[in-house]
Amino acid sequence: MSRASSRPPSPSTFRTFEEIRARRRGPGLTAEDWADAALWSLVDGVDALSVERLAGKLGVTKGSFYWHFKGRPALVRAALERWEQLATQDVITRLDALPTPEARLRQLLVVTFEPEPAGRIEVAIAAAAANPLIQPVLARVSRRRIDYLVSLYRAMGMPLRDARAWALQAYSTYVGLLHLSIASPDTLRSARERSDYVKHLARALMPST
Amino acid sequence: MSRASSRPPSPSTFRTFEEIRARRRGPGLTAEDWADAALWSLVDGVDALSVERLAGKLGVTKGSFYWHFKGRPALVRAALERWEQLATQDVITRLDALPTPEARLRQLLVVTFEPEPAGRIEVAIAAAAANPLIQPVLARVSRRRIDYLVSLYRAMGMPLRDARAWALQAYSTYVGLLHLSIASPDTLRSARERSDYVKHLARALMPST
DNA sequence: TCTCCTCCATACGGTACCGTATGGACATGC
DNA sequence: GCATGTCCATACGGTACCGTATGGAGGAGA
Repeated sequence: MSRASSRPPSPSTFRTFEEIRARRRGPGLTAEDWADAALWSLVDGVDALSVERLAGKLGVTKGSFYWHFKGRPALVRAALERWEQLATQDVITRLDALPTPEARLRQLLVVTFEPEPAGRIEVAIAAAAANPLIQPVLARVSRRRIDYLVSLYRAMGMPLRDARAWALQAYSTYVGLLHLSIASPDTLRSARERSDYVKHLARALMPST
Repeated sequence: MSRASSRPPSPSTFRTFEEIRARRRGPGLTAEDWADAALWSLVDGVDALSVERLAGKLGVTKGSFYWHFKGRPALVRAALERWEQLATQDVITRLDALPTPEARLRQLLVVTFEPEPAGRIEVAIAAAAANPLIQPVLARVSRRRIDYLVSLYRAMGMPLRDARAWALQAYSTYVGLLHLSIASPDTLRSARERSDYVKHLARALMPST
């Protein structure tokens, strides 16, 4: 059924449908192509991810899908695996290239509070937290991120209790802003307004400065 | 088709299925009964709201539903209307009974950061923000809440710019914690841990003290 | 009792899915 | 040229919905 792919390694960012379809001109699709496409489709909600619609968007039929995957749950799992990697390890690895914890935290706040299209995926995943496929992944991602934040605050000389509280607050604020930018895009409509607010947050969430 | 109800006024809190079904022993169901039941079912996602399933939970069939409502979108609208009322005006009215803005903000923070089952509804609604039925309601609710927070911070003597930033931060933090308690219930597992964190937030979000 | 009106059950057609079965196009090795 | 494996199209049965059509039970009024 499945096969060993002999493709160049997958890029470490989100791929659009066009990129996937462009790549298709060559041989056929990869299981990874399907997973990436599925990841994008999670934006509309986990339940809204339809094999046949996805096949349509990729320009093929279900026949392709059921050759690469055992069924729909396997596709969801693959997409979530991909998201987990992009949403945790990839970010952390990039941050660890910076020299000091202060620089990492600052960079994290700036990067993380910039508008990103991937945010919608995150909200959709969170909404399906009750789903047994989602729950463990979401728990791992949240924990991983918070632990990393705690380690940053601790490395800045904060005792564990305070570091935990600040990390939670920083993470909550991030998730909340994500939500807000989706729920009420008008609230932070101008770029200036948004950057003002991000500056405010950087002050409020960086107790050292 | 529809009719003028001659029932006692609806309670201003969320009703469970049992309460609705208990009330049913009497005449038949009300459109409002359906709306309340639908509101609870939004927990599983807006798209997962099924007329036939809901009918089953209420102990009737679709025949009942299509007598009270024109179709599924009308039911979603009715449920959202109910949620909008409960999520904004009802809270604000209760808070306005308190004497000072400080007391209101403090009470709001405490109440709002306590675990509430209605939070799942909120996350589900936010996830469907792209839905044209949801989007305007969600935007109104967010705006209403933030405006109220701004008014509280302003009443505490803060200039508008600062008040806006603090209100946004407070609201983001609230939404984020909501999310977090669903995404990773283990993070704040013990009541002590949770109350410690809420105290931290109360300090961090009440700049006056 | 006869007749409306209210509220709901039942039955039906239509759609969008999932998953399986099967065959076929195309390359590759022999 | 022929067989084999890869990748996908097509066709099918099954399920869960939505919305409509229709009839029927039960009370209210004349």
